[in-house]
Amino acid sequence: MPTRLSTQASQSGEETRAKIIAATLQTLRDEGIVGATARAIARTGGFNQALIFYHFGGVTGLLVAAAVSEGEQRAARYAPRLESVTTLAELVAVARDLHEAEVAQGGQNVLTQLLAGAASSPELRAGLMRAFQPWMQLVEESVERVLGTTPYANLVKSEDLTFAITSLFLGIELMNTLDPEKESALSLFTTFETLATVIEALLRVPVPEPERASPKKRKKKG
Amino acid sequence: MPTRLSTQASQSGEETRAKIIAATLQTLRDEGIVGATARAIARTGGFNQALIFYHFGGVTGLLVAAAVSEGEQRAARYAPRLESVTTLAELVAVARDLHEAEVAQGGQNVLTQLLAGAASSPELRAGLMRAFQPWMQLVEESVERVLGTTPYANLVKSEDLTFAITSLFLGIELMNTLDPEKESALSLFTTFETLATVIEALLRVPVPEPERASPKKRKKKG
DNA sequence: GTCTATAGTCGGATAGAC
DNA sequence: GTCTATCCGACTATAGAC
Repeated sequence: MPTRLSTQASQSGEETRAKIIAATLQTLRDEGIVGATARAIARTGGFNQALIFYHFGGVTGLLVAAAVSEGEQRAARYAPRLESVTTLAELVAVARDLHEAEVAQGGQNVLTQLLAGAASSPELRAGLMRAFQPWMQLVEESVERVLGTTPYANLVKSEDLTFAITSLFLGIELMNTLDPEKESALSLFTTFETLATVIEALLRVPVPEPERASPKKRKKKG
Repeated sequence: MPTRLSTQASQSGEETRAKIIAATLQTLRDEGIVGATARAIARTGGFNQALIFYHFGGVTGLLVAAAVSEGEQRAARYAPRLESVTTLAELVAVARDLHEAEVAQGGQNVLTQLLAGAASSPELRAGLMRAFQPWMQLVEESVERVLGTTPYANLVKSEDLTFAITSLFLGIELMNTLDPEKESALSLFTTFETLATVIEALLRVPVPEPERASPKKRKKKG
């Protein structure tokens, strides 16, 4: 690619794309996928509607670009912390921070809204799969490290656990749209934090063998 | 209410409402919330678009009615089983059946799509809260019974656990839209089933006390 | 690369015939 | 209670001026 000789510096181009994507993410938070139209996005960002079609070909193309951008930002911001996660408690702490960052931005979770929109657009669906993968990879590696410190590594596929944790997080954000004031999600994260240390203690217990389990209840010792 | 004397039997009225609601649920599954327009719903059900406004006042009113109906049907169908749940394994089994029923219907989960739509409609949001409550109540009672069989009843608020389980289920359904062919959800439920019995065995272990926990690792006994 | 203007389509909603 | 016809606003998308 020919690096343009500095006749007028950069003035525009990539900046505009970034501005449009930022407005898209904001609109998704404010209005959800149903309200994320070309006009609404342009209104949010204070630019002309036609720019969306010039730069992204259409609304769906823009939504995919926004998903990729969101995934990259998220990975960049949380990768260092995720990569140092080795315990359940640390993983919960990252999840809580993610949630609080969402709440601080006010409004809906971008990913849940995009996923809902994928139901009516195979193109968006395909784009989301690509956009999502790097992040899922990061989470899976963390999960593998956590699992590795327990005796359950060969009982639980790390893919399954990753899918579960991702689903749980997205489900929490989705449920949170119903009654954000109640702060059920925050309460849940607090409970998880309490539980995490307990669970880690339990995880040091060797894997029980249900089929050979003693039929008699053992009395708990004091 | 004056029971209409049988001049022409019932011929219509409540039946039409039911037909419209059924078409709405089907459209939500097929097209998601973004595609659930008055025209699309009427096309799905093979009736006139104007009926929606006559019977439900508008699309949002119809979506709320559909949510209530879905909630009631679900409660009616699963209440007996949920009410007899006392173990984690049984709870997982119900969740799996719910998921497989969704998959059998093909398409998207109705509730996740409605929740996503709630982002752009306070009226829908309020309606969903009401529609959702009876079902949440049922789940919470099951969770309380399961918790009651463990030593953790006073460590975990049953509301939190109910919120977590509901979020997890909805999150799974939402994630499933991305790549249904991969059947990650089914794989996860299978893992959960394996884990449930193991966890139940672990739950019989008395609550560890992290702050008083012995600094030395105890050697596992055979 | 950005703006204005506009074509063409689709959606919510209602009036009025049946 | 249902249907036809229609208004009107909002949407996607593009052509063409700047």
